[in-house]
Amino acid sequence: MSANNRREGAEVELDERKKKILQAVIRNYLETGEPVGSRTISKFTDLNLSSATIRNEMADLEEMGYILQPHTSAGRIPSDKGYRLYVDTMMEEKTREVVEMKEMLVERQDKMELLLKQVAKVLAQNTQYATMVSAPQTKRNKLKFIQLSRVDVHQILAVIVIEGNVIKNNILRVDEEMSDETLLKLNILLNTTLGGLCIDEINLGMIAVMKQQAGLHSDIVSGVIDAVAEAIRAEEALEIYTSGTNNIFRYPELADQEKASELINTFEEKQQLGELLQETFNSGESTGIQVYIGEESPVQSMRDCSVVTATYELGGGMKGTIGIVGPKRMDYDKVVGTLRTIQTQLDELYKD
Amino acid sequence: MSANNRREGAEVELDERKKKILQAVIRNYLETGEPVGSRTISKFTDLNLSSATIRNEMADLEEMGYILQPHTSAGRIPSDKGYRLYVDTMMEEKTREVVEMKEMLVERQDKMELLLKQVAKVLAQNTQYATMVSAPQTKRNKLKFIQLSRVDVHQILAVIVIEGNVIKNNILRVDEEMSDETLLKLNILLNTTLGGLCIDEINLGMIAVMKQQAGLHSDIVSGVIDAVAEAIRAEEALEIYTSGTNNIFRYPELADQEKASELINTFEEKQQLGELLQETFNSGESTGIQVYIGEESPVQSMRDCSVVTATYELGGGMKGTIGIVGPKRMDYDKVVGTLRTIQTQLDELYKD
DNA sequence: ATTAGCACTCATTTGAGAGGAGTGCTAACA
DNA sequence: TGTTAGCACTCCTCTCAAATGAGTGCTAAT
Repeated sequence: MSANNRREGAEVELDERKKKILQAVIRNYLETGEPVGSRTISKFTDLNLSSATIRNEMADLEEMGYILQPHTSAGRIPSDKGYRLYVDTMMEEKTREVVEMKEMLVERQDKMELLLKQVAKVLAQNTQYATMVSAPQTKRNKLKFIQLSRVDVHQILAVIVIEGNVIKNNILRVDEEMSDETLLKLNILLNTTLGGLCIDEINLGMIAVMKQQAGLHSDIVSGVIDAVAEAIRAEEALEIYTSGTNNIFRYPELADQEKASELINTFEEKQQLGELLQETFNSGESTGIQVYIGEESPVQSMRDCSVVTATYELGGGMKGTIGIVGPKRMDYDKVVGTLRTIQTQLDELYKD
Repeated sequence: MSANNRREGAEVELDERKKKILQAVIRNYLETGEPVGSRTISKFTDLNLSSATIRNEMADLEEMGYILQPHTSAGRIPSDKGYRLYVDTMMEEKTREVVEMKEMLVERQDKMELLLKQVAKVLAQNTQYATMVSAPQTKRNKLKFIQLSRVDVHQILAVIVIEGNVIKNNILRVDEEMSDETLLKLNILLNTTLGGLCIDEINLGMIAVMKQQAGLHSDIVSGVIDAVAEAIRAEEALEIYTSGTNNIFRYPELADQEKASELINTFEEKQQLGELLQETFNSGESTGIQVYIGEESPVQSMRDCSVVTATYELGGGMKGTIGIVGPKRMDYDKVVGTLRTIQTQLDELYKD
């Protein structure tokens, strides 16, 4: 099965020279966005090979699927497979540049929302790509405090504070009035039973137990308990902040009307972005930075894009995801470096 | 000063025939987006005039600034002034079409946010333009209820409920512990003093009075009072929901890269949209629907657009603004009709 | 194994020419 | 005096062919 013949297409491994050439093709294409020809490579590398030799090697690389030709008599551009190899094995993070640009200042904000908007914006400005940031998820956070209070005869306000000072509100409508005493008891009951638990630990069993303990007034009270439980579990529609969407116009391969329109729409609807970020989030790798090249991303409208995602942490178990969307020929080195920088920056900003 | 000579340019009023011709030019241009020529008008109208006559009239209209020629040997297109006249005096709302499309269903939602997103989306789908909806403003609403509660030793949660069930939260940090009793007193004090007042009625005088009444514990307590006051007044960054931004690609005059990019950016940043909607909001005219044509809009990136805005009301004095952005040759009749429809729909949905 | 040389391919640019829509003006008409 | 037919003119747009040039694949020589 294994092909010993060097001329045969299905080479198992790339020899050193081919790697260098592939790397040169990609580097060059990342910079210029133009198909790169054999002559360019011949001069660009330190291999001291003539363009003809390069041409032979490039023909091999094409056969192996690492690069491709938009048309005869054009240079080569990297294929998804080529990019993948580059990202996996040839990338050198540009720490210098990133440091130099570390004036990328994110300030600690009272309101989470402002912070995340700022992160999205700063990243977009620095990278010149489109960015998105998901708000931290609270499912695995602990319940800190619950408070029911009467707003008027038929309305009860439920405030739920979650670790990390995330607050959920809900106004519950009750048909029958509830005495101050009942309300107080209910408050205590809710806090003692549920306080300190993770959001996703709260289950039907506990609710049943609480209802039993509340006893007598079952009708109204149990209604309220149900409502509170629902309010707690209510999956808040994954909040996502975007910035620099219009950066896609910088890259001709994304800027034509149809593609741009689809992308813009994806960024406005946000729902698909949510799924993508969620995927990264669930993938577990905590410090991991993930790269989706072209079709690898589950989002249709991004088939000509690459997406680099990273998780961040704000202390107190508040974790969220960041994504950067650009053309496939994005500057992976820089983007990864930038994401690393912001990760540590956020980490330091909130370690207390 | 007044020119009696009919040949002179600065006509004071348009005679009936000119109006009809102008209207025909605009109608036609709205439909086709192509410059319209004299021959077309000659057939299109019931005036029974030859194209030559129409040409003369059109030359006059051009001289008066109602229409213009993209270049010699092209037909005419409406100028901003022309559109303005049309919108002010010649428009016929398309109630039929709007009714037919009244399946434009907006459902009552628990969360305001969902409702407004839905409104934006439905409008965008129906009109095929870009839409924006601002959340109702609470400045002039009354304070319904304030509740302070201790989250832990150094943190106090302030919940503020405003008429219309808008809720604001704030976590206040206190250096020194506060007794349950103090907290209770403070709650009562805040509610009796501020309850029922409009947000923008609350002033420094009241705060001073409260501090005095709170007496003794002045240090911590007055800090908390300040914080609460600030939380109440904190201008929430005018929330705006957009939809159908990518509709701009339907209109070639907006779809070129530079313009599209600017527009997209404006819609993403939202801040300028806020100013625009605010302007409408402040202009007072409550049922009023306002039209900004081209340069009339204060937003630079919309110089080739028209914007139609309307205020809506959700009951309980909750008022906000809706905006629809399209090309200057937008279907004003339909847009205005649609906005009217949604106004009444929202009104009915929330009258209780 | 490498390279020089050459024929060939094919996207892109350029310019000329044809076509056509629409105008402005003039002169004739009712 | 207002309206109209007729005509020359303008200028955008489309098409087509030719020129350009970047880059290739193949062959033969080193």
